[in-house]
Parts: sequence; C-alpha cells; structure tokens
Amino acid sequence: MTHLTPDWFQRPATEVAPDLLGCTIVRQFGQFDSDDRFPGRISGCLSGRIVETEAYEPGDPACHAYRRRTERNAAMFAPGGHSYIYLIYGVYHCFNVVTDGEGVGSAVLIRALELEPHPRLAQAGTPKQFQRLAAGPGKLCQVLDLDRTWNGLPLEPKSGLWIEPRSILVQKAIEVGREPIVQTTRIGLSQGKEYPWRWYLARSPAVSKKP
DNA sequence: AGTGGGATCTGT
DNA sequence: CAGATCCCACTA
Repeated sequence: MTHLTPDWFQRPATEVAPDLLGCTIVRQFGQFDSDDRFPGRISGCLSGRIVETEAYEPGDPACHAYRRRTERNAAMFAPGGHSYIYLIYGVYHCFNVVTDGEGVGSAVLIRALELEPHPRLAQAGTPKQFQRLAAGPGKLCQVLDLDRTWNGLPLEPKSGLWIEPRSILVQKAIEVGREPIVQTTRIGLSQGKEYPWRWYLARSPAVSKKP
C-alpha cells in the first residue's frame, strides 16, 4: 500500500492542487487494513477519488494564513503532507492538505470525492444520490467523519488518513486528455475571487458546482 | 469583552 | 436567497 509522502506535497499549492485530481483519499475506520471480515459492520477503509480542489497560498487574501499565524491556522504552516481541518459557519468542517515547506502557510482544499462503495454507506439511497454524497467540502467531511480532532496530522497510514497516487490508468487518461481537467475561479469567497485556483475533473458527476 | 463574518448546505 | 450555528480574529 503506497501513499503520497511529504516531499510530494512540498511544492506550491497551485502545483499540488491539479496534481491531486484523480488521487485517492483513504480513511481507515477499523483497526486493521481492509477490515471487511465483518460485512455490515462499520469498519475497514472508506476511500474516494479526488475530483475537485482549490489552492490557497501566501499573498492570497482568501488564504487563512494571509495575515498571521494563529492557533486556528497553525497547521497550515506545518510541512507539506499534513492535514488542516477547520470548522466553518459553525456547522461544517473543511479538509485541506498542507503544501509547501515548513513555515509557509498554504494548503489545498479538497472539495469533492467520488466515493467507493462501503458498508458504512449502505443507506445512501439511489446511485445518483450516492454519487453526490461527497460533492462539496462540508459533505465530504461528514461522510468521512472528519472533524478538528484530525487537524494537524501527518497524512500517512499510521494516522488512519492518507492519500494514494493516481492509478496508472487514471494517470494515462489525464495525460492523453481523455479525462479533461477544468481550471476556474474559486467558490464562496469574498476576497481573492479573481485567482483561477480551482480545478476539477470535467466529467465527474461528484463535482460540487459546474458553470 | 463584544462582535462581525466566514473556503457551506439545505430547503423555500 | 435566508437561516442554521459556532468559533475566532480583530477592535476597543
């Protein structure tokens, strides 16, 4: 089981964000890897393909680390490969991957996933509803059961939360343009609207919003 | 100590 | 398009 290691994330967020498309987030619930020995139980790994991302960088007024280092944004200054999770509107959580070197306040917001089927999601409803379960940063954290107790952790199997690289097939599909990537402006901001730092897989039904 | 607004989502 | 709902960062 291979996972993306810190050096992969030690680049500007605007480089990492598009490269994360097609990669897979894995959230381990059970104590063991692939713990599906007890069908129907809430256990094992829940995973999904990343289909939408946004980059937040130093010098960017929309970035939580724009002004200064505080308790809330401290995780953004960790070395690339850590998590940054915060509460928004007192209701939802947002999951970010910290990027660049230690001391640089930057991250990539994971906005949507294509989930893989799992016993935990048995009551998901129709296939169409299932597709949309992780369409948006708040919903994504609900489904993966991520909150601030997961803030500031290294993304590795030991943490129970990590990211795996694109499969060969997905990599190829993106390279030859069979899986087109769209780059646009970010969503829900009051400042920094003009930066085109949102990317998504054009053909994915799980993307939160399309033009 | 008080307060205004926020990288969202759902239903009207 | 309003409302939920909480925390935090900033001002005084």
